[in-house]
Amino acid sequence: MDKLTQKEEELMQVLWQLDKAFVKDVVAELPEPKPHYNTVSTVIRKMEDKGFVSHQSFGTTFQYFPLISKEAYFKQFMTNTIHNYFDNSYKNVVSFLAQEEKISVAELKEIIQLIENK
Amino acid sequence: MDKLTQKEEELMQVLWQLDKAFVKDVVAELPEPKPHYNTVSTVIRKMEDKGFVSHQSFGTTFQYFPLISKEAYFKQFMTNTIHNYFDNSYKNVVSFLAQEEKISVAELKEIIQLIENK
DNA sequence: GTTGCATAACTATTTTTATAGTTATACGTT
DNA sequence: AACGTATAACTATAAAAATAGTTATGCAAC
Repeated sequence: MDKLTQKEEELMQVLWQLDKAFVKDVVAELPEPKPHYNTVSTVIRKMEDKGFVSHQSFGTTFQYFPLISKEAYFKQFMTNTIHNYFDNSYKNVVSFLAQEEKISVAELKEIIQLIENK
Repeated sequence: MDKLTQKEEELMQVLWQLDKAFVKDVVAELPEPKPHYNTVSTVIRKMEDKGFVSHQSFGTTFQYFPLISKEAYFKQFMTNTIHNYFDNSYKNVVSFLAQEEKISVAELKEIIQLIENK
């Protein structure tokens, strides 16, 4: 799988959020200073080349939508990261987060409940 | 904090691994096809500009070392990622990993043990 | 049917990143 | 002291990413 650049990922986040969107919708969601309409259009078409999004034509205008889910992309992303930083051990990652108090024992227990009741 | 580029991060991983290293040591650790010695040298000096590494002179040659720990950089990195992908909820991340069977209930329990016995 | 607007496609420019050739310098060996 | 080697610094080039101007086209309003 190709990787998204910084800007591409930013636009992808908007597409994930809106589910489907015209270029102007994407621009509307972006914070100031907003990039030029054509800039956004170009970047999205690049993503379409890479196979991350597709579009449906409405007359002369295109509505774009993601071909890959946020979860799937995140998973891929995490896989690489975990490989680089934690020698493929997800357990080490979670341990690290716990140690850093990013997640509490209570929350870990909740998650266990969630899994076991499934 | 400045962000590391792809290549910079790759070299940084080597520095983290070796703790301190001459340019040739870094090159030695890289997989084939190895980049040119000067390429590595240039990238490391760029990182020194950005404040990620420093060096100690041994006569005419420099031994480089990280100024930021792998953990600290990862934490920063995760903070951004979690913000983008999970709306700042670390619990959601761990839930996701559990759902994806990247981490097991048994491992989660081990982590709880670890924390509680600390 | 001509004008004006919205839009996709195309093209160009700038900035950033990656790569490595070239040069200058210090040091050891003869 | 001349020569070879290792190295950092400097310079140049190439490749990738970000940005936006320009052009072409379809359609709606007059």
